[in-house]
Amino acid sequence: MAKTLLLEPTAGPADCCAPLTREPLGAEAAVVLAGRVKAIADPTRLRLLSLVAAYEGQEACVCDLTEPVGLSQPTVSHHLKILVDAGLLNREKRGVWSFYSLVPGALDSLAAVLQS
Amino acid sequence: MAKTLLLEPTAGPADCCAPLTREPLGAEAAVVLAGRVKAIADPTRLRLLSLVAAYEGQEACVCDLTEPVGLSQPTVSHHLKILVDAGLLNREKRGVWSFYSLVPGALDSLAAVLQS
DNA sequence: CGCGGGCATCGATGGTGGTCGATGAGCGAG
DNA sequence: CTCGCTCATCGACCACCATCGATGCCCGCG
Repeated sequence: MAKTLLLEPTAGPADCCAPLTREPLGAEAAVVLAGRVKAIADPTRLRLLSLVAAYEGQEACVCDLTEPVGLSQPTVSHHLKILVDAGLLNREKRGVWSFYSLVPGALDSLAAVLQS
Repeated sequence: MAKTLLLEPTAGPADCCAPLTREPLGAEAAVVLAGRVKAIADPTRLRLLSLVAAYEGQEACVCDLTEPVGLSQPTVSHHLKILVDAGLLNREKRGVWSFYSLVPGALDSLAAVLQS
């Protein structure tokens, strides 16, 4: 419960490791990379990323996302927190609402590690 | 236990869906894509992919992989089966040994879905 | 100042997944 | 044929996780 797995909020375009098929991945690097991949290894979170990206202005609040995914508000908030902690989403509080938007290049840098 | 999740052994380069950030991902498509991502959402499996790719001849048997990852032989076999079922690895039995090799383009097509 | 709405956190629960030892199937050497 | 080696499968155990209802926080409106 006390383990939140921060892993660099604004890591920038620079990624963690080589393209995976270059040299044997180290044990610790594998854990870090697996942590990032786990963040998108869930149907709900994939849909949330997709919904946010496709929304008008590329941002959406929780109330916009609850109904499309068909889950309760706490569950959606939980998944969004995971995506924010993984550095894939930005959270911006404006008034009563929390607006979520894609972190530019975050998915691309994750994809780059898998490519050869 | 009776659910093995086959998902097209030799799917070829053609993938399942659009680049994820194009349009809202459907519920079923999200489950399929998450299934593929789950296959690489584990430190051990990431290391196995990396080890196989870096091995001489781009192939390795189980006995070559057990010691580098520091896990028991059944566990390594278990992870390799998951990677084979996900279409990321090929298994070729030669005599007593099972040789595993990367499926060309499998990781790339998975990465392509994440990219914008 | 008090009320209402949007959202994050908490605690509990059911299901999933990683790991192991034990066992069985298959092949090759002697 | 028999033994030994490599590997896949099985059953069990433990940890983690997705989900929910309930609750608390915070902002804006009247």
